[in-house]
Amino acid sequence: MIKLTLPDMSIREYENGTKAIEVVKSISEGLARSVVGASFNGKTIGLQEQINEDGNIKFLKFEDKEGKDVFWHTSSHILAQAIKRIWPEAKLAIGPSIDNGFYYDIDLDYRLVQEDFEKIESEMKKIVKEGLELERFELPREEAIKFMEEKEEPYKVELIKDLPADAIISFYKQGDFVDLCAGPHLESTKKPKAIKLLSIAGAYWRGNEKNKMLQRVYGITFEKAKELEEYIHMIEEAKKRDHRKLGKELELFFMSEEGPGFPFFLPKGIEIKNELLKYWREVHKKAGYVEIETPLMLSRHLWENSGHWDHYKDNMYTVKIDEEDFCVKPMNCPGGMMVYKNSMHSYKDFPIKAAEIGRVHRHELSGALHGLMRVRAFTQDDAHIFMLPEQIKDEIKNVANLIDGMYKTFGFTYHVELSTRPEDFLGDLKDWDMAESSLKEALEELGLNYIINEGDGAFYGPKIDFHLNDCIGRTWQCGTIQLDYQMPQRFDLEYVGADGQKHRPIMIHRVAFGSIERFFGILIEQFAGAFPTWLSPVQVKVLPISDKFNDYAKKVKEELEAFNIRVEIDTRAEKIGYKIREAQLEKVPYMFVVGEKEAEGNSVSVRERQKGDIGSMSTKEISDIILNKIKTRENDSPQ
RNA sequence: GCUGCCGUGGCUCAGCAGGUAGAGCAACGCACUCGUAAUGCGUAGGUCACCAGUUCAAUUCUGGUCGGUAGCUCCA
Repeated sequence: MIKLTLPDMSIREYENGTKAIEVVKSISEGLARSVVGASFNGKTIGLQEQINEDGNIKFLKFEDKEGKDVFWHTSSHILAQAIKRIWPEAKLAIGPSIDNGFYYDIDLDYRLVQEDFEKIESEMKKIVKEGLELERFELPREEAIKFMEEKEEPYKVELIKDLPADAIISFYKQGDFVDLCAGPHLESTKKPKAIKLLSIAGAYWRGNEKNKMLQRVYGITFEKAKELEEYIHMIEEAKKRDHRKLGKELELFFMSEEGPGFPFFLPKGIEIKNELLKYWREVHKKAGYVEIETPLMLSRHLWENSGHWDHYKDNMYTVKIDEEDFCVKPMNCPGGMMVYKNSMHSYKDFPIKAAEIGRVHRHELSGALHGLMRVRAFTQDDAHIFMLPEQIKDEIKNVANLIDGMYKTFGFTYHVELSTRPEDFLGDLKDWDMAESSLKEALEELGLNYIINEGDGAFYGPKIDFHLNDCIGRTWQCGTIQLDYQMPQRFDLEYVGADGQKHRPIMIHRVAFGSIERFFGILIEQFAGAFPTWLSPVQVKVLPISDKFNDYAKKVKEELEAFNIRVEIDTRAEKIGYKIREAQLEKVPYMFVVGEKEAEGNSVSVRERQKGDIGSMSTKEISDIILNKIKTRENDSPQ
């Protein structure tokens, strides 16, 4: 979370008329401001907003975040109470609210199954009907421990024992059910009327895989049945755009048992991937990058030198060749270092920006794999920037702007996180402090709001991560900017400075798409498979009314191909309605229907996937429209 | 990797209280030659993920392996 000092309270009226008392802190002298909390009508809420270039704050979203937290947290207590009523021997662990609902971790020998949900739900509904009041009370530490020991709740006892000696320990009581809890809570159990338990899964006590695995029951509640219906509807809609489902249906990629985590790209998927790379190369060339390529496999010595062997050898693929160990690269940086070392560098050449579309392999845990989002072989749009210390801030800003521009092309929203020094870091503290403060300063000068993840940095340096939002509210790390003082040292990189002496350059690792596979997965979901015209694997489908017009259709196809438009033709002996239906399901942006009328008038009847039939025009006319969309990379997805 | 659930033709799924399987879509063939989201008829396609065990008999029961999946853990 953002660390705040000196909160400044003010009343602000937003464009939509919402009045809110907000706590605002300027995190630098510039424009960067961050709203961390606000209250509205006496309720604590969360706000999301954007700072415009003129310094005015534009209201984006009003979300009763805290209110939902309380609502769902109380719901989790109701869940726990219901479970204790049915299985009195269940031991309670923790039960917080989450972004969408809540869960409760319990230790119970009986294995819960989906069929138990109905029983638990109806018990919860009973508790809601009883409208039990939630009463808060406090106990000194020792008494609190004794209290929970008597209740035979070992997990609660452990939690209390971890609290400081002088801590005031609070409990919440509803009817005969009492739970250790800091609160706050609803006044009574009567509000969460619409209840749905969602799933059950294993979870380690305190998130540590060495601890016992508990049963975690997920649920969600609402005040009104209609809200629950809407939520379920939303989940179902989101499932329809799951990239794994669409990837199969639209023949973009597939997975095989022969290569778990190694995606196969089909012709249509590759069209999109290539289009992304084409865009990427344009952007990077303009930004002064050069492109290189380094080997897929390099000697183990190199990975020992880089420090990756020590940190990640269990996740690296290795192979023995001529009695020597080789590692399939899990990262591109050592290769990049070697390219740098291949020649002498002057301070005048800096910054040097060497980009690489690098295929990397990492042996991720089997349980972590998830479609294209988490794979074992992926393509990074990597780049290493070598520079002078005084260039750091500007270069970080350049990269952040480049990433921002690229994401905007796709209409993505994102948030930024800054990850700082981990426990198993390399190098000395002084360099780390400098690296972290450079990243912070760059972010602040850019006016970007960010979250700090203490101790979450890479072993060689702190990093700024860009997280994209997907269609069901999850976020995925894509872009990253990592500052690195270590690799240049380990690989003994040098440049000749103005003083004629040799110096050590500073390096940035960065990716914009991150993993092209992951980015592609998010794209599929973002557009629900209906890609903007410039990205569509098939941009036009020519549909002859009957096979009498196949020749004319072929002529139209050739005309479009001459313009480099991706075009397919459907000459099957099917009815036009059927051909249109299939082209619609393939989400092709343009369908050209051709029959007698068109063949005679040398034209095509254009159908857009969203608008339907838009009338007849010449091939040249419609081609110009399409070519312009491709050229400007217009986001014309109907999503 | 851990826990739960799942694994039947290319896809979506049905079936089997144990007697070696069925539908729709897709594919292929024939007829129809059609004007903006599914023309009709026919054909072919599966050692029911894999390996053991129980049994006269296993796709069905049991165990293991592999893979998928929801979470947990991890994510350079």
